[in-house]
Amino acid sequence: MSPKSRSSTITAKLQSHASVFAALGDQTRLALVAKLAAGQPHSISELTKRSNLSRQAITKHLRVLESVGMVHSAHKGRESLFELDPRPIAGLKEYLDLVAAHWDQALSRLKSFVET
Amino acid sequence: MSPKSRSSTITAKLQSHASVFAALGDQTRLALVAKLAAGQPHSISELTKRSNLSRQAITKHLRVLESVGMVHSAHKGRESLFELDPRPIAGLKEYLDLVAAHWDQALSRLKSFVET
DNA sequence: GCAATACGCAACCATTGAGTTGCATTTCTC
DNA sequence: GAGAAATGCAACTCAATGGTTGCGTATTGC
Repeated sequence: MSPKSRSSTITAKLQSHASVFAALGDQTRLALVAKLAAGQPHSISELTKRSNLSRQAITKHLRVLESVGMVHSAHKGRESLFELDPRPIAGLKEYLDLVAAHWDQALSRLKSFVET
Repeated sequence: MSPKSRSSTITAKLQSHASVFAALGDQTRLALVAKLAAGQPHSISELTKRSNLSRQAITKHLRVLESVGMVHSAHKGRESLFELDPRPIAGLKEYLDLVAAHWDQALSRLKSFVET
């Protein structure tokens, strides 16, 4: 890959990635993700327990996570169950890997430059 | 590792990780990180060019990145040079890996449960 | 059928965040 | 040494965010 096209790969999905990062940029939502990572779907009420926040607050956080595709909700009876979707996480890891790889490559270029 | 201690590993560094995620949760800052990933330090003026934002706006974004340790600045003459620090990125990857691994393990437990 | 549970919706408030403008300061450069 | 370049600092606006409360509706369980 040319440096040019690699650079555009990095800068391409800026907008979508930024919103996913932003969704994770909150302690409460990070805790929600951690709970849902256990695999089992949870209702809003269940997720509200132990969180000293109101149910509405938790609901808003869940909607934020849902808006970036990190969770999905399904109604079952009177409760709505939320489940994690790990695909956006994979996208973030991919992005972070690109940046880190870019950085490492820059370092090795610098190293070889210094050594010659 | 017991499920209990794994869970606390996941929830432990919530606060610090959340702020790093939040720092990346902005298109402008994500672009700055991408530029700085090329290895060379850049001054504020350089980073401001091509960004249709004011110099002060860029400065503020750089301070945010600096506050979570993703960049470091050093004064050289009249300009201040910013350089990327990829270590917080490694921390994020680690965290995302934990969540993804937790999820995968939950899925395989479910799978083996269904199959038996 | 009725009380309790689980939610959704809307209004509201306080705080943060992104961005700007204006001005002062330091450092080059000629 | 004077003007330009690069930055720092502070005040300000405006919108988004995190959180609450109140109320209405659907579902459950006895």
